[in-house]
Amino acid sequence: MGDTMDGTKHQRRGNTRQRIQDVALKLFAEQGYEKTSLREIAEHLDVTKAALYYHFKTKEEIIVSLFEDLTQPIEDLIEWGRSQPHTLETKQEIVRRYSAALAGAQPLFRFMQENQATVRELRIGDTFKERMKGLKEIIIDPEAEMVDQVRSISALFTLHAGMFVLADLEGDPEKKREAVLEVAVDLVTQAHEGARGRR
Amino acid sequence: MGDTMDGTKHQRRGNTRQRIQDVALKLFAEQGYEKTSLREIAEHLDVTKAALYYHFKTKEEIIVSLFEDLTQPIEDLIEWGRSQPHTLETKQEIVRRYSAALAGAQPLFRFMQENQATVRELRIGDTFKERMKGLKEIIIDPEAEMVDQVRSISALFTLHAGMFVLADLEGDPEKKREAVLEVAVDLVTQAHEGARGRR
Amino acid sequence: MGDTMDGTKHQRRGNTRQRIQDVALKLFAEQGYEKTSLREIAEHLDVTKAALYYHFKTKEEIIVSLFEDLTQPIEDLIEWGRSQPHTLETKQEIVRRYSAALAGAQPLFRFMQENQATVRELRIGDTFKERMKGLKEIIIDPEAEMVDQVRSISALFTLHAGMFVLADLEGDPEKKREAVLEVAVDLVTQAHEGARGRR
Amino acid sequence: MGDTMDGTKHQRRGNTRQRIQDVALKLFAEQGYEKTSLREIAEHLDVTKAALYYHFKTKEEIIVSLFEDLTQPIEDLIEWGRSQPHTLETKQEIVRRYSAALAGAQPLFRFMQENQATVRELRIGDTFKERMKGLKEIIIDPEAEMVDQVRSISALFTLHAGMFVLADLEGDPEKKREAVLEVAVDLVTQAHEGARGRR
DNA sequence: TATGAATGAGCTTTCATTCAT
DNA sequence: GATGAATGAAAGCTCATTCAT
Repeated sequence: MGDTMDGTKHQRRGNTRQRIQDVALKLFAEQGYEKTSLREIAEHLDVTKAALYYHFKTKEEIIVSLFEDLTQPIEDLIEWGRSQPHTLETKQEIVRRYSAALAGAQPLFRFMQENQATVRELRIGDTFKERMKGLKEIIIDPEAEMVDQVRSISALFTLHAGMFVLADLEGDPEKKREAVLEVAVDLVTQAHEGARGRR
Repeated sequence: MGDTMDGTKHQRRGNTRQRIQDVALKLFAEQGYEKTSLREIAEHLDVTKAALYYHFKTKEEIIVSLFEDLTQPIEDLIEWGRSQPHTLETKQEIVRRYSAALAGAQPLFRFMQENQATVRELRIGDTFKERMKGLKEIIIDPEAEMVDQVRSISALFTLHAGMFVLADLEGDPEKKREAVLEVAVDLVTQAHEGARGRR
Repeated sequence: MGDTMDGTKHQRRGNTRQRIQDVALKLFAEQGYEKTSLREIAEHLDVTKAALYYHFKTKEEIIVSLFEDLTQPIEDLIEWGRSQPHTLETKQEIVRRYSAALAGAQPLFRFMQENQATVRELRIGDTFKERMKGLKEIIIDPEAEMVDQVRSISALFTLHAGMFVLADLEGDPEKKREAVLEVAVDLVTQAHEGARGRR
Repeated sequence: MGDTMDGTKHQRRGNTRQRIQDVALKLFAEQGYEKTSLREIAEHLDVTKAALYYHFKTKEEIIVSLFEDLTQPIEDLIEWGRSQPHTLETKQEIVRRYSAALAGAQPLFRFMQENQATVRELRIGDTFKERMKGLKEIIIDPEAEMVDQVRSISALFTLHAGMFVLADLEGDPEKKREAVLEVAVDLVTQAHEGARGRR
């Protein structure tokens, strides 16, 4: 198998790992992590379960690898954010970049959003939490009023929710993303100015 | 069995159904639906698995029953909303009442939020979706600009997120709830006036 | 419950035992013994499982009671047969009476025929076997040629099979029964004369 | 595991599927389908239940596979029968071949005979019924008198019953089989000539 | 790089049965 | 004459994982 000269079948030239990740992410996002079995993934790829174990030591490692491969941009974003001054412009830029980062790994974030209970028990849970904390730190002014802190967090959540909930809403997807972004930027701006305004 | 005078053990006088619901909800919210086995629930209650089946026909029915018992207030809210004029005051009141309703069934909503992938496959999935649609309809002005529609949805999601994400944030819980509510009311107000203001 | 003066509901005046037997036999015959649960029987009667246990000590006892109540005619037939001379007329009469007896307890015999593997393990298994042995003894001449012994047994089995297999065959039921009877009588006659003829 | 040189244990070289079928058929025939659990089969083979599921998707598939593997001769017989003229010789030959076919798959047919209620609910039920219909069609003259139709069916049933009921009867097995066959051939002959004779 | 064969643990569910009321 | 509540045992089945080849 996989050894035909013409390569009609099984032309996988070492990209199996990739294909596993792709299929797994798709299924995890659609059905949830626990409801997706390795058998199912294997069948979709027309390989055996054992083959998956050649590429990944456990089921968990598949989702971990996806997480690590796809969330680098967010890690980068946080690092960038930390080096910037806490100005309004910075915060707005962070929101913009975060929106772009989310859009770039939609299925993963959909998965994370819809399987929080599961994620919490997985190894990625803590990493994710820390990342969220990092984001908060660079966007929230710890001395601001509670309302404004909530506003900042709300900005982030608006971006998250925007990705999935708005799927039901009619309208051009690109326009929707822009609208979501505008609201988020707005929130972060109000948070920033509120803090300043009330001084 | 069930014969001790002090009633310490086995004082189950017909409250077993309730106790099952309580424990199940707690565990479902903590660990997720699939990761919570009936064995685990039964052990927590010191009964056998079979006893669960005396009270509920399936595992799914447990969560369904919780859903039906606990979401009545929201159904009522939607019905009330439909009968009101689409004024700003109404929308604000809806947000306030929704906040209260969420607070009244925290664990269930935490479960729903954190197990969306699971819920979607369960029988409650559709009901929940429709309920959300109902909420949107009474809070969103379909002729408003996209940004304002997003703002309205963001208000709802701020309430949702507020319940759980803010747990990490330090501060008095009651104060936090008020802050969240204020932001949500703000958003819905902006949505309403934006629509009006730009006319 | 069951105590209303008008008796609209639960007018069962002590005939519950009967009703259990009726429903049980119907279900056992339709679905088999193992596939029929006490829950199912109870639901058909609109009583609880526990009620069945008031009338019968075990599930097995239900089928045993049916067997005992319904196979008396065959026991009688055998006793009668034993007291008769082993003439052709006797044998023919036995076949005729056996046919009538089978017709009188169709569902039970259908059950016995279609659940032999089960029956064998039940308490009635041995009783049934002995009854069959009794029948054979009064219809088979132990000194006859093997072929003629087979013919006698075949006569009995033709009657058995006739009851169920012929259901598929088109034609008036009464006519079919007569035809079956004729073939059986024929077989037993040939068996008797063959034995005699070859002497 | 599976590494001993002498191969006493775990010499399973791919014959496990076969061994499962063998043991399963034996137990199904002895105790009935429902009373035979997969645990029991697995224990007899000294493997785990899960191993059975590697080879068969469900319990039902085990019996289905047996049916498909073992009833080919009968299917062939029916096909052959259809291509032959409806002469007496053909019918007699069919009876003879059917007798041989039954003898070749005794345990399966014993199972089918003794678990009819179960078989009816299984996937093989319909196939079996059709096969029986096929047999009837090539052996019964639809224009013959009812008695003669019954005689033909009786021939088939004599063969069936012969296999099991006669186990109790003393005498050389081979002789018994011959006797049964003779009676069956006789019946089919009478059926054929009766039809002819009464014209 | 993969497969074939298997395992051990665990799952949801069903069943016959019991017993205090 | 019956119910409500529960049990212990077992069933069929699925899953992540292993390992020799």
